[in-house]
Formats: sequence, structure tokens, C-alpha cells
Amino acid sequence: MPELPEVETVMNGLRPALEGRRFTHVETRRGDLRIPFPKDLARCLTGRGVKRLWRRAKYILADLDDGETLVIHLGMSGSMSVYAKGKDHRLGTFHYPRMTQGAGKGKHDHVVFDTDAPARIVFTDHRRFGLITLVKTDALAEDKLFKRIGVEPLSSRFDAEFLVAALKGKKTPIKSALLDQRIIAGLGNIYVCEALWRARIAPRRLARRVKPNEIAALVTAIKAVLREAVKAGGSSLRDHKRTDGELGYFQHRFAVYDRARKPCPHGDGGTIKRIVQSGRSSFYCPLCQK
DNA sequence: CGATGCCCCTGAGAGC
DNA sequence: TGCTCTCAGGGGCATC
Repeated sequence: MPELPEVETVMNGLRPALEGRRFTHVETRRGDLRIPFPKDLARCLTGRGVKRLWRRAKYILADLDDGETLVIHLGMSGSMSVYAKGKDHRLGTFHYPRMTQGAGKGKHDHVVFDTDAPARIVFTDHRRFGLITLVKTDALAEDKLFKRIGVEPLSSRFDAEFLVAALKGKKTPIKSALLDQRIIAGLGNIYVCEALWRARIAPRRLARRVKPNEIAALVTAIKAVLREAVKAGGSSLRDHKRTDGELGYFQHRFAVYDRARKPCPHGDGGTIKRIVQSGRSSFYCPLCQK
């Protein structure tokens, strides 16, 4: 499901329920996700406070007040729902649904976090490709999950010079290189397709054959599409929803993703085509992407 | 090391 | 209605 804009949206939605708050009660249901929950996760989280929430690649990170970080990945189908407890539904600028009976009792609700906001956060993931774990905060960068993660695309370190160097000599198609989290952190299938379309680069081009001026255009396109999508609350296709239950709306602005056989919005008479690259769909316009 | 293919899991939607 | 097939915003691991 979620790429950088969706993860960013979920993280922002969690903020009023988590940041500066304390876990009053935590319950885990089935722990056999991508990696098993740490032993006694529920018991050992209870009573601990969250100092700060942030995002790295497609991970949501909650720094706890005692030197550990709660690490959350939503996989393909994960979501976090926040419910307000008590009379006041409003937490900061967010208006969460009132907690109803059964919140957290669904078939695929794997963890229920109650905090002193007061709020209830429910982690749901029907495909179970997500993960929740704990890592020592000062060892995050060297952790197996993070040590090979590349540059944040919305940071100033991600520029044309960086990407030219990163793609140099790469024999893999440009589409695959952009999906490689060791190079750029947080891009997924949707935003790679959209950025390639904006930069007018065909997804099958070999990375090493893409010219520096095209790479510069690609960097601009990646930053722009991600910023627009974050602003729109991400894209809601199947599973993504915001923590308050509302949908993102960037899917209405897709130029190519999931638009096979539709006209290319560049308006030159091209038609969007779907191809498969390393088992995943790529959407592009054969007329304007060269 | 780099590139590729397969697999993890469940549900939705299409076609028959 | 119900079966079977294909596909899905991710990523790790085995293999060559």
C-alpha cells in the first residue's frame, strides 16, 4: 500500500494521539507479521512515553523516552486508525471518530495502543507484510532494517548530482533503480510511474543510459509528485486511509498509474500502456516517454 | 557484488 | 451464487 506520501500522512495523523503521550495499555493479537513482535511487546510498552514521531523511508518511528524506538512498517495493506476516547473527539486539529465498541477487535487488527491523549490506535494489516519492532534509538542507523536505506527524496541531499552518480553504470531498468530503497528511500510503484511520466522517460530505459539533463528533470519530478501527494493526504486505492478514516485524494490526479488504455494527459494523442517489469505493473505513455 | 525471480498473505474483482 | 484466476502502494532471500 503505502509509499512515502501515505506513510507521511499516517504519521502526521498519529501525532496528536502519540507525541508527548504515554501508552496506558497495549494489546497484541497475532504477532506473526513479517517479523515477529518482540517478546512481551504489549507489557513492555505500557507506561512508556513517546518523545517524538518521525519517518524514515516507509517506516514510522516513535522515539520513546527511555532510549528505544518503536518501528512501524505498514507493508502493502497496513493502516493505523485513531479513535478518540471520551466526550471530545477532537485532538489538536484532527477530528477523530469516537471510539465504538469493537474498535480493535477486527479479524486483522493486530495491535491496539491506548494512550493518555486519550486515544486508541489500532494497527490493522490483512496481508501481514507489515512489521512492528523495537530498536535502540542510538543504534537505528546501523540496524539491519535501516543500514542500507538510501537518501530521503525530499531532502536537499537528493539532487541531480547525487542521482547521476547513483545511476552511473547501472544495468537495471530506470524503473527498478528508482524502486530500489538502497538508492532512494520511500518511492514505490505509483510515484515512480508518475515521476517517469512527468520527466518523459520510458520505464524500460537502462538506468546508465539516462542522460544527466533527463536525470535532473527526474529529480524535479520526483520531488514535485511527492510534495503534491503529501499535500493530498496520499493516494487511496484499496487499503490506504488516513488515521481519522478519511481517504487521501491524490489518486484522482494520477496521469498514468492504473490508467491503461486511457489517453495520456500530455495531450499528444498517446495512450497509456501497462507492461510488467520484474513482476510489477508499469504504466507509461509510449508516445511521450522515450 | 549485481540482477532477477520467487515468495510471504489475504481479499477484491473479473470472467465463466 | 460460486468457482477459479489474476492482481494488489513492499521487501527479503535464494540463485546464477
